[in-house]
Amino acid sequence: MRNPFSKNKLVILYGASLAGILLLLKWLEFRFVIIDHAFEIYIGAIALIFTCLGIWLAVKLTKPKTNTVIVEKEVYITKPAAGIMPDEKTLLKFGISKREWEVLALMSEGLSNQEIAERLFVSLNTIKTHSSNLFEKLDVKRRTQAIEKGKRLGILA
Amino acid sequence: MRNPFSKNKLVILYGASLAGILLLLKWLEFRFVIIDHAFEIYIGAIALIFTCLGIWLAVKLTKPKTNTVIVEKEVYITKPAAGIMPDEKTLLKFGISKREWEVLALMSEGLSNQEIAERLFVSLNTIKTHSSNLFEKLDVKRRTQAIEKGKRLGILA
DNA sequence: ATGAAAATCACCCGAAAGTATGAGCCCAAA
DNA sequence: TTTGGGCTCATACTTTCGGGTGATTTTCAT
Repeated sequence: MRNPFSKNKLVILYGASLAGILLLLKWLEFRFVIIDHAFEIYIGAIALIFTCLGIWLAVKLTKPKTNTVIVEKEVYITKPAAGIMPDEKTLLKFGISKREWEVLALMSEGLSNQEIAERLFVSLNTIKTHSSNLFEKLDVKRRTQAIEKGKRLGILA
Repeated sequence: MRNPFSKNKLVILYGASLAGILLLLKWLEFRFVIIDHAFEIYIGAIALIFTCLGIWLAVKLTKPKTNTVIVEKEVYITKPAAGIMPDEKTLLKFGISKREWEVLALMSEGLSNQEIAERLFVSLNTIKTHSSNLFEKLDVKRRTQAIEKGKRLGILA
């Protein structure tokens, strides 16, 4: 991904929690060791805690899960063209960033801001910011105008 | 979700494994209890095992979310046909009226509903009605989708 | 390492878009 | 003449867009 650090953070956090919990439990050991069956309770607690920890870890690490449920019928294809390549020069000329172009591209496919946000794994507000900046750079007022201009400029399929 | 049973199965399985592992560990307890620091190792093992268990559980429970079903049908290839003339057949097929097509065409140029209304000398509400009907006929939810579909269908330049 | 650009997110608010429903007018076909 | 479709318009309501502002975090090049 583009943020190896956040993963490291998770690992570090995991290690820290592990150490912390072990310490806590070690401490608890001296307090409840006198209770009958304390050992079993102890083990159970650890099992529970670490099971939860595992679940949490898994969820965190597999977050960018692609839940693609596509159910559609008629598909219309205009051209086999693999026109995913934007016109670099034009993008530079207008100062349009990669992310902004991605947003524009998804806009041109008719997605709402919310849908674009989900597609790109960012928040709705972020998409709004990107689109605002994009509109300013393209000197347009609406997404439909942006799409129209984008096509004319050759930065959209 | 739609399969509460498989979840119950998993829960039961989880409980069973938990019990089993506890038994195993209890048994191991008698074997290695003599070793120094056996307790810490013991705890560590449990932590590790249950962390893995948690991860496994989480993965199992969240896995059946990615079912990709792609169904493609009829493929329409639009002709670079010139112009202003809409594809009559397609319009008929979708039951799109002349007025609705005009609205769609102006939409695709990036005009707002208000601007379209002024251009066609009708009220804003009329344009809204037209566009709503149009969206229903095209089976879309937004003007951007309508534009996109219109182009694919060859009823837009 | 440090500073600029990019990317991220939040909150507010007004404008535009879209939905739902009902209604009147005109015209052509049944 | 009745009926249906297209066109017009309205009111009321919800949702989405877009502008403005400010902030933090990443990224990247110097």
